Amino acid sequence: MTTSSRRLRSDAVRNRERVLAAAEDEFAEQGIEASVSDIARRAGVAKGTVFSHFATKEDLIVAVVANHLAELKEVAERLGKAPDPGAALLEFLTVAGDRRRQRDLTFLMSASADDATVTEIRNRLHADVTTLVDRARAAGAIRHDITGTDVFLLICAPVHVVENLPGAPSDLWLRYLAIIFDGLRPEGASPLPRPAPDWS
Amino acid sequence: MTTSSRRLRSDAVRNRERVLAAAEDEFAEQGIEASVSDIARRAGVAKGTVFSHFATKEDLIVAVVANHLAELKEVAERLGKAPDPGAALLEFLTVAGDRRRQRDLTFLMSASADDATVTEIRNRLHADVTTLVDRARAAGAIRHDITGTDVFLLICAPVHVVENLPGAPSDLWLRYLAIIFDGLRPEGASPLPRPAPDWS
Amino acid sequence: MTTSSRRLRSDAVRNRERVLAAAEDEFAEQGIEASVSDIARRAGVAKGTVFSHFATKEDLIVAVVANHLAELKEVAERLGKAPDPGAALLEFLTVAGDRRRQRDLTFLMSASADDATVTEIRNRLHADVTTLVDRARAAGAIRHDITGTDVFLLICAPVHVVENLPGAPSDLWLRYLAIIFDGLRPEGASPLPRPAPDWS
Amino acid sequence: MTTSSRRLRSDAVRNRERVLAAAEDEFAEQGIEASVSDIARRAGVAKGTVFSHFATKEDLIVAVVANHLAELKEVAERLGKAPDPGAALLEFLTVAGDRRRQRDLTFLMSASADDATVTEIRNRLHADVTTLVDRARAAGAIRHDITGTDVFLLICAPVHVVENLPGAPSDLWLRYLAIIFDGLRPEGASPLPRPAPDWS
DNA sequence: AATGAATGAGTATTCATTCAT
DNA sequence: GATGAATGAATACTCATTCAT
Repeated sequence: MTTSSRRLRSDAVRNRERVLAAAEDEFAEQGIEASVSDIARRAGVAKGTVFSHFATKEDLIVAVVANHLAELKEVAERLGKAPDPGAALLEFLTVAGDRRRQRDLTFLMSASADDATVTEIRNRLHADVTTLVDRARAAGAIRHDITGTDVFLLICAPVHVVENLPGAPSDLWLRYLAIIFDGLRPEGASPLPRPAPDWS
Repeated sequence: MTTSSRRLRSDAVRNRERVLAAAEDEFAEQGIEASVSDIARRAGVAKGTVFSHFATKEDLIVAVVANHLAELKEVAERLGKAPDPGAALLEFLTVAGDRRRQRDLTFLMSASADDATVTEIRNRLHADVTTLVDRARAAGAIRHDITGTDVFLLICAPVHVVENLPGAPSDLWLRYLAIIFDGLRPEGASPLPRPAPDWS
Repeated sequence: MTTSSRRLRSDAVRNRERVLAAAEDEFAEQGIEASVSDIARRAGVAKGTVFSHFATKEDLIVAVVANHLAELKEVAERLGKAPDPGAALLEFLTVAGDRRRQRDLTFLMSASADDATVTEIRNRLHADVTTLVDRARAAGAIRHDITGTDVFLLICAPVHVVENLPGAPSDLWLRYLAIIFDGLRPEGASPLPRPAPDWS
Repeated sequence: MTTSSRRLRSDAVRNRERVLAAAEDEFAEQGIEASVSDIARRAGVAKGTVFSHFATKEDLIVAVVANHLAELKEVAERLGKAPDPGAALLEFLTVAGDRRRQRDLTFLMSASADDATVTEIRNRLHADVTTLVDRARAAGAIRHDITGTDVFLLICAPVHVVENLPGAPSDLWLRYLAIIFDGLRPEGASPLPRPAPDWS
């Protein structure tokens, strides 16, 4: 019994993960209109199984987003201990941008913005990014008036820029990361017209 | 006869414009999934009337997008003759960003990207932006390796940034425009890792 | 006034006929689902004009059918005086079949079966066909137990047969007219299992 | 498990058949414009259920037609082994005519003519009819120049004839079958003006 | 009498969600 | 827990008909 229930449980966990992975792929390819049927087919399970793990499509979206943010948080956490703070910040933005480029899931954010789980992991990511920024600022790598929230908000910008150019080389976004990062540097910084926003 | 046919036509034109305006609002609020029924209700006409002016939902999207791009093009054209090229470029980005902030219709772009009308007006806008950028570069207001296409792609970035922060002050985006514009300035420019993209 | 009202009236008559002709063509090509808009376009008039002549689509169908039957009636009437009654009957079936082949409007019959005008012209056609049959019978060209109603009902059969063979030669139906007409001949006639129907 | 999945499947099969039967009835009564909603209501299922069994209305039409042709093919096949070839052919035409009389689905044929399944079953039916005809011809029951294709095309003619007489006795069509069959007999056959068509 | 813009009921089809097995 | 058949609300689009001009 214990053995068989373990079996069942581990099978279930496996299915859950398959569904999550399939959902990520499907959403990235089809956008938010990706259908639960297609996700189930891609995961190799029945439609009902998807709903037994995620009560609604929105719950599934939340899980995908949380997953995504958690991965990013790990990266930020690790880089928070790197020796060169300026290089660490740039690397974080590079890794985050690359993930974003591989799978655009931003449209899922708004659908999951109100969820408690997502909010919590977002806050934890924000905290780690703030650490990266504080260290970079202290090291003189970025201007003094840039906050963690600023950088947190800027994460997706470089990739978003190139999405308006269909057929662009896949790494073109690095050009815009460089431009934007230059805007964060202390050299030649002009005063900013609005104060940094609060993170509430 | 002339009078009455003019009357008729002007009423029809009025309805057409009401539908267009309602579509803009509805798309901005609901995204691309805004239904034609809702648009019709908002415009105060019957569903059939929408289709008598725009044969398909896609045609309606194209009209909305073309409208928007045309307005932007007019702004760019006008600023192309302004005395201070650097200030003109910044003002263009300010005006364009503000429009974008009031109504986010970017998701309509991809749905209408293949349309001939949209492509043409996009190309004309691109040409005018390129003029602005060329003049700003010649005046030393921006770095030498920035092209019109670069700026064209960057137009929406500052507003996109703040969309990840619900409840942000409505003009917070100006902060990020300043940061990004600083990245375009010649002072303290670091070499860009990728060449500027072609506009095809 | 008299002159101008005459003008108007004759223009109206002309429009009416254009609409009728366009409706015949359009129905023959598209079937009963042919739209009033398409008929109007084909006639070169506005949709409203069609409805000012024929209050409903059904009225238009009735007019087309009545027209068709009237033409057929004229043929039958003329052949009722021909010298060779057997040849006259065969010729009637040939002419009628040919019309039917050029424009299949049978599907309109059921939509107009209850109409008084159609019923009347149908009855008149039936009477003329009966004359043709009576004379042919008297001349020994067809079997004694065949009635006018029998032949009236058989008119469309030969063409209907070939409609199940797409790509058939356009005159293949004559083969089946010959076969069916052979069935009407006195030679080798077997007794018929059911009495001839009444025409009510 | 086996039992429960069988149960499930058998319920589904039952629904599928209900839908098919309802579609047959509804199409026979309303013509090809019969709506899927009405079919669903008649079958006692929800609209979505119809589409879960038949992805499109056309698929449903194909299934109805294929069903019908398959039934007819079985009859032809069985009669191909009957002792009296002439009587067998007449019986086939009688059975086929009777089915046709009960439900006129000919208009569905053209809507499904391009379908591979329908084409195949049609060809098989054609082959069986050809066998019937060949045997009848060899037995001297029909004229030598009549082919299987001729008879295949003539199947619906007798019933079609009486459809122009609303309120006709339900077996009146047998009269016209007798007449047409007489036309196929060797006695008093006149030469046919066109060659028999190919079956391609 | 002619016009054509407006109407709104009707059509096929999709899809998240439920539930009996 | 897994299945997939059934559901029905929602969507884009069509078209006969009306009516102000």
